[in-house]
Amino acid sequence: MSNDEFPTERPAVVTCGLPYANGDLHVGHLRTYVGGDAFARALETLGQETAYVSGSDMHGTPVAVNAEQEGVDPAEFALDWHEQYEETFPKFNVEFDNYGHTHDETNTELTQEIVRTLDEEGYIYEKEIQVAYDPDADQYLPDRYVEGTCPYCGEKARGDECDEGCQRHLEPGEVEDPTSTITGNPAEYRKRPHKFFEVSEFADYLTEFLDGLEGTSNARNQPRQWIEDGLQDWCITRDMDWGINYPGDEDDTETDDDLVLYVWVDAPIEYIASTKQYAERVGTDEYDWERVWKEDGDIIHIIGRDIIQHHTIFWPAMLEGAGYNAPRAVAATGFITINGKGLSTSRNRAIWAKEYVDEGFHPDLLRYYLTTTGGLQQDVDFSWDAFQEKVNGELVGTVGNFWYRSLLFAYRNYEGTPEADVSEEVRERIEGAIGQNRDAVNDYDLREVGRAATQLAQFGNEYIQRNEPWKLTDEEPERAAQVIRDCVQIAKAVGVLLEPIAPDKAQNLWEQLGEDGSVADAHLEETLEAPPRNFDEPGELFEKIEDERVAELNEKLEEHVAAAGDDGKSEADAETETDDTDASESDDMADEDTADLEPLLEDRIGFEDFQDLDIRVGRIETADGIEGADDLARLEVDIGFETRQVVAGIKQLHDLDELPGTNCVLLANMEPAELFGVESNGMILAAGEEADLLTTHGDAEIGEKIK
RNA sequence: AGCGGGAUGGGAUAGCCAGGAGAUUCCGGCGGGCUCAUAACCCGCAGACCGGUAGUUCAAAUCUACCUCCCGCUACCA
Repeated sequence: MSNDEFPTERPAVVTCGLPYANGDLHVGHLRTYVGGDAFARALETLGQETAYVSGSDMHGTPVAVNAEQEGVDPAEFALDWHEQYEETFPKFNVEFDNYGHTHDETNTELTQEIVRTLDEEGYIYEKEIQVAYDPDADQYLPDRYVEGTCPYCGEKARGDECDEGCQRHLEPGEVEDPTSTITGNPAEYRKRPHKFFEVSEFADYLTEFLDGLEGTSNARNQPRQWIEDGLQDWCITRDMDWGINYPGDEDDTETDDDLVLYVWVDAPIEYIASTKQYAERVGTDEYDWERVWKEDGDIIHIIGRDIIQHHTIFWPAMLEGAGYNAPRAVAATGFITINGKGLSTSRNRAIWAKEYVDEGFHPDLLRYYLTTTGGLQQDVDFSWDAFQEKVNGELVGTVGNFWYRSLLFAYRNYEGTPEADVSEEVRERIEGAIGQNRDAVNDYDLREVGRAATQLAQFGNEYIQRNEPWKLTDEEPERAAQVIRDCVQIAKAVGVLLEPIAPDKAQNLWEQLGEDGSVADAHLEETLEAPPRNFDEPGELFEKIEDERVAELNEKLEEHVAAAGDDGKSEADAETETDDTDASESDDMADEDTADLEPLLEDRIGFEDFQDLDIRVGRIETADGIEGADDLARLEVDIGFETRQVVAGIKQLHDLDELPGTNCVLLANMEPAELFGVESNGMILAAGEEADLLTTHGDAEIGEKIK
């Protein structure tokens, strides 16, 4: 690793965390991919040789589970999403040099090769561990196929992490009281040999690695804590079919013995595989992937902050162990909030990629918003109001206006670039912007990259105002030509500097100036070279967003958040997990009538299943809100035999004072759960989003069973 | 509860990591200018005791400790 400034003499690769092939892309994803794209473009503008790669993450249990639910093959399921992503990114001018996926041949081979190397180097050992097994389904239960109790905090947890409690990553076999998510039955633990990667061996190496790591500070600091707490060896195999086979285990025909690599092993290797695919396509003379990954290239990872651990602990350890080059930088982006509240796919509180495209907005507007609204590491709020303000104020008012007035003036009076030299003042100002841009790139600061451009445009506006060329054309034509010459140069410079963020708009300007080729290929020095002598009449490059439009958009957003409500899903997992239903929800979110109602379930259940539900008439004795929770109330409900404490999400929807004395309907044999530290022993039935409380019509006795 | 981020003029933000003239930019407000330009653009004014307390220091928004309050992720499923 080296701390030479960009541009370096070496090839660089910029990668983005792989999107998990399991759901629609939204503005939160886009932030990372636009960020990576803009950064890669900015490096190229500096003159840095750069490849920008990523790919879809196809493996893992969520894909397997969701594919199974839909009754399709996991490969088919994941590939569908993969293709959708491939089509979506270009719509946002996110142009990967290569976009592959983890299930392709390149990645499969490379993954096995790297694991084999790690094995040969002695970093992998086999150990028997207890693996959850479902006797009914006759299969082992990796990761999210199993639920249970967290051994550290006692909360309910998934097989791979304590998602509700302490957030710890759980290794296979750690979860207590395992139950199968396939059948719901208790699972048993069986001994199985699994492979472990000796991450613990790399503690010293990783500490040193982090000292030199560039990027955002959270990526550097967060893992230090983990290292201090002591690194655990990492179980890198799983008992399932879907995934890349453990090397040497390929020919296994016995279904019982399927051992595939854990998804987090092959996922980052896709960075290398994708780079390799790119190099093979353009020729290794053009781009030497092996130099980048095995020798001295500059490797830059752009990721979401939720996967810092994988990129600063597991991944560099794997690279080091397998004899590969270490990353130079890990830049972890913050999250996106919507109107100040957390983005939630399950509640449809999101701006979907497709939705933005359908609204007909130019991609560069969103790119500008996402890259310049907050620092890379900061969480950024998205609202249509702020979007409008930024577009109208900065892009239309400052940049677009300056471009248009300069070129139009130049066209009308000189039919292009006036014949004069750029003034000393303007030359220096542009050089200042170049420096600002270079520093910004070296700080991984995209917002500052944007500011270098917009502030230069602002200077242009000041400059033209101050010199009033419209007053000079008659009296001092030479002076007027000089001023406009300067403005045209500034306009061009702004275009080159803005290209990483608004590539399409910059290209439009480029063409208006009569330049050949692509502005994307222009380096910073171009900012000081004269545009062609003649160009045509320019047009306006940015349009204002009207207030009515914003009002409409706000309304739509509110509607679809309300339509999704809280009901649609019970396992409301964030981001990628259970997005299968979200996909359809977002498609018809604007529909009227029955769109608001949950569709009827196709599956019928038998009477016996119904008998399993012990539903009782109860009477609410007390009701009070739970502090810190928006909706939850703690109720005490008399069900004849006893009084149960129940937590219900009805706090805001009912006047709690009126509830005591009311009859209610309670599912008595519901598994107890703890919500906000309060135990809930049963479940109150209520209808819909408004949680309209179910009660009895007549004089049913307290404790009577509902049949 | 765990982890992370934040608290700076009316709103939104920069600065803090490498302490030093009472502090950035954008929006908004007020006043003025210009008319080449998408009622754009330019200039000026008002407005902040930089969350609280205690330290370190000649000097703190910037470092340390404690506190309060926000926000995000996961749980507000019932």
